Amino acid sequence: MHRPRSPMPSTGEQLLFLTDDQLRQGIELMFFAYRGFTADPDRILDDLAYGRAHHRALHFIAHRPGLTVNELLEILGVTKQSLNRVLRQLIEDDLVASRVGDVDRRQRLLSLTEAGAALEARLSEAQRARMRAAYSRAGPDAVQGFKRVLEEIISPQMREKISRLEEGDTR
Amino acid sequence: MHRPRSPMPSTGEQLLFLTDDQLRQGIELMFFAYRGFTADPDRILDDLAYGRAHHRALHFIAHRPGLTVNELLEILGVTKQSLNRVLRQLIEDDLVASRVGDVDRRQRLLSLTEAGAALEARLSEAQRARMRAAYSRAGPDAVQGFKRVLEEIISPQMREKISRLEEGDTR
DNA sequence: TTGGAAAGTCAACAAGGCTGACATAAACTG
DNA sequence: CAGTTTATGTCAGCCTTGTTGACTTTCCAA
Repeated sequence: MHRPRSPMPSTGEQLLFLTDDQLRQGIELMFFAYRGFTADPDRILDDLAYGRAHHRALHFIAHRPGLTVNELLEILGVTKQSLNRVLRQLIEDDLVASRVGDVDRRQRLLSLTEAGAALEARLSEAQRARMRAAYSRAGPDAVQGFKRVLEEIISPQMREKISRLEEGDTR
Repeated sequence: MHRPRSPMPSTGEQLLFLTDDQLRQGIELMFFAYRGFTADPDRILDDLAYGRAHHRALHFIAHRPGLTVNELLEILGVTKQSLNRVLRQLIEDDLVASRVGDVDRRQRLLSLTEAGAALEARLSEAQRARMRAAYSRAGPDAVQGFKRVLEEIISPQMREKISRLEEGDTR
């Protein structure tokens, strides 16, 4: 079913989704959704001695085993001192393994231990469950739009950094 | 155009957007996008003596003038002690006005002063600019999907709370 | 062999969460 | 009217997670 082209001027009706009110709605949705997004893993972490920072580290180590401390630093966007505190705990608790780099022996290559993988899976599954439910209620087309807009919100420099890491580019 | 049924089990091909890998992509997008989402106002706040917590308070007071401390508490999902610290600064600095409720004189009705509205507008515009750019690059259909999925991610109790406040329902 | 990069560590600090305890005023209720 | 509940504010102390600055150790590469 095709609607006839609008009689409004070109900057009119098609751009109603760009009004300040529409933008404000999106902003508030981001705020509330991010809270929901982190709520389930946060509840699990509360019982253990860990916080959201530990979850983030576990998450990215899980899916990029062998990444260096520096790469993780760039992904997380925190200082090495801040990450170090979290990482030290995870290594002490035998959730993360740190081995000397084989090409560059200054580097530390991070990976999860069995226990680390188990905790990560538990946290991840809690988070995925909510996303899975949201995705299936919203449907594939909505999900595509969701991802499209999120990608556009990310800073270009960050997007570059991400794709560099995904390609395994070791510049 | 009908493709013949996939040789996969019935839950197969239509649900590819629900695979763990697709979900993980969405999760990482949420993480990176949220950072982009807050980056611009954060930069402005850095120069002033304020943080993200002040921005959030200003934002919700701006668009719901006359809301009570309790309502703001529920929206933000923090303790009154935490909010109070932020609110006290904003009131001292004459960015937020607090007047005694007319119906219930125990309540404090919050609103922005001229200076508060000016700062809020500055922060808000920085954030909207990024959202506006993302929206226009992604297009209206993507934006609709974006909002749809975000709504689904929010916890039902939170959704209820929000719509109660939007209706001005004073239960 | 030496300069510099990568990594780790220590110290000090700040923002912004939290809990618990308590005070005050106003509203509600029996 | 007395007693209770509600809304708000405040004090004190704690935790997590971020920051900067200074310094050391390791070790690659010119």
